Amino acid sequence: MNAIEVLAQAGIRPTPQRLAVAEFVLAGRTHPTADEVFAAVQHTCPTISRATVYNTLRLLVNKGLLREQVLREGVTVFDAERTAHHHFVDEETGQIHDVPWEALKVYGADQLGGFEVHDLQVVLRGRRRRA
Amino acid sequence: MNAIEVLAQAGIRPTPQRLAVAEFVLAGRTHPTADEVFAAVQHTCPTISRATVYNTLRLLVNKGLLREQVLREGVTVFDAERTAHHHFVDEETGQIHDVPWEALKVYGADQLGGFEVHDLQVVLRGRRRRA
DNA sequence: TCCGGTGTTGGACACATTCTAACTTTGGAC
DNA sequence: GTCCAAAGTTAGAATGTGTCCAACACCGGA
Repeated sequence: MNAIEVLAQAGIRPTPQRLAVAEFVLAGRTHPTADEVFAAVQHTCPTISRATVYNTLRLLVNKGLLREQVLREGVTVFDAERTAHHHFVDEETGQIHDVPWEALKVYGADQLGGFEVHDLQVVLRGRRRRA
Repeated sequence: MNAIEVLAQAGIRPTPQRLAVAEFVLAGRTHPTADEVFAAVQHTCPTISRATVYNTLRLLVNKGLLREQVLREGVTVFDAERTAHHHFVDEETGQIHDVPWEALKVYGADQLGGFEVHDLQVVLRGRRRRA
């Protein structure tokens, strides 16, 4: 399914600007910031403005095509992986890696009196070992 | 142990500004942002500058008296609880609550090939039920 | 008392993000 | 095709968080 179809299916009018953003952000396995998206999209759509990138990213988040993650200091990153998973943050490079949901088991979240949990993830920080 | 002793023991010269910051930030069970600390400390120390608040908070973090947490969008919050624990973020109010380490069990983090985990926490998001 | 080091200050700066007001494009209605 | 209103886009201004910097204040020791 290409980007046009994805947007249309979500009820988003597929303008060239939105397509450029969606193609970049839904394709890769990265966790880009809004500014990284802006920089990348300028190659294919040089007149696009920052505001449109922010607007489009928010739109994609609201329609559930993208998730917003608070993982790096000072910036918001976006995650195209929509199924539940955990995150590993490399403390040296700031890079964020997805950790499959099945790789970790969390017990006890349903027994927290007073808290209605909508979302849960394990955030790991450390160093990525060289291969 | 009062704030003067705490700072002295950490090898920090206890100036009035640092005491004001330390007294506020080490006392409460809140997770304040730097700006909230600044606002609060101005009541007891009206001439303090933003720079000193940031400098002092960083100093306290470096000396291990405080932890920096990336939990809210766009801002860094500080946490006086130094032992390992998890966090619950209220999606409506943005308030952050500590979840005791023993309340949740996480398995599998030591079997992640390629990742050397230094720190781990579960981040829960949802709504706090009224009591 | 003088001096060097440490700490503080306020303002300038940098960056991420949102807002605004004007402009462009689109999809009908005629 | 022409017109219009709605939707989308744009550049730049504004806001908010955090850092940097140069000048000043304070303290302890010679």
